[in-house]
Amino acid sequence: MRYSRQRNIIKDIVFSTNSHPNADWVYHEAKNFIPSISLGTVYRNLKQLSKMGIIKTIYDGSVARFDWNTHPHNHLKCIECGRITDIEIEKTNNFAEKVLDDYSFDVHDIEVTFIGTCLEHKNNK
Amino acid sequence: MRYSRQRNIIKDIVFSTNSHPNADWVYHEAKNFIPSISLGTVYRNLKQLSKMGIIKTIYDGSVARFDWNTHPHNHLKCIECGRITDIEIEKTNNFAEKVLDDYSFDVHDIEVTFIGTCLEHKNNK
DNA sequence: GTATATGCAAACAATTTGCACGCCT
DNA sequence: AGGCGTGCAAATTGTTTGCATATAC
Repeated sequence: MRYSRQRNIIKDIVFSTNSHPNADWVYHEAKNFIPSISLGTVYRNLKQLSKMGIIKTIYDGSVARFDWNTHPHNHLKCIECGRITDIEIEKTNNFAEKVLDDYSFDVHDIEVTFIGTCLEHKNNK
Repeated sequence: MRYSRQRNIIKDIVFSTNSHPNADWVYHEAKNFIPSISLGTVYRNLKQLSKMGIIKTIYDGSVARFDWNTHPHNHLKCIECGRITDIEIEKTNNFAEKVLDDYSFDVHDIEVTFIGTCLEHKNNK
């Protein structure tokens, strides 16, 4: 993969936040650095970075979001604000064994999303 | 909610399969019963049935799929064939308690998707 | 120099919506 | 009769792609 300034900036933007941004947000941020950058370029590079395992694509309903954290971890999603927060669940791994035993299914990855209400929005009710 | 033949048929179709169909598949099935039915009607009714808790919407990447099983259960998704299979994980529930304690997050629902390779596709390699 | 990356715009896929008409209640 | 539901087509949204040009190496 050849160097490109736009890809480098896109990567830096994703690495700069914990907010699991979508392509459009990354695009607007990238414009601060390269005003002429196009949305197509952003999509192409996010996909490419994801394919190379440098970032990770997570799906939030029907929109793709991007996460610099490629290590196994899970997410809390607030139905009030839509915010997605990282969460560590130790020992998610013994699930994989159990699933292999019970279903003969080779688990490569587990996506867990907890859907509910975050502290802030519980209090604001 | 007023009765409609199209909604009734759409509901029956979703209830007739374990394959987690998308809107388009439901549309083509529904045409067998009401040839003049429109895709818009299918989308409207799937959404409505989902909102009323009669069926459940699950997201598979960027496409919505529909599940008659509204009880808490999880899914295996094969990266080879894309098939989504139901899976029972007993005691997923103590996650909810733990998350409440550690993150002050009220868990309403947990979506777990195991991504990997199913038996059939392990053998075919 | 050659292949990969870009910007732009058009194409796409999934889904939603406005409108005039039809059918439950 | 009144209003919700429908079919149709156009509109929207998120994403991908073809093409000519620009840039990395």
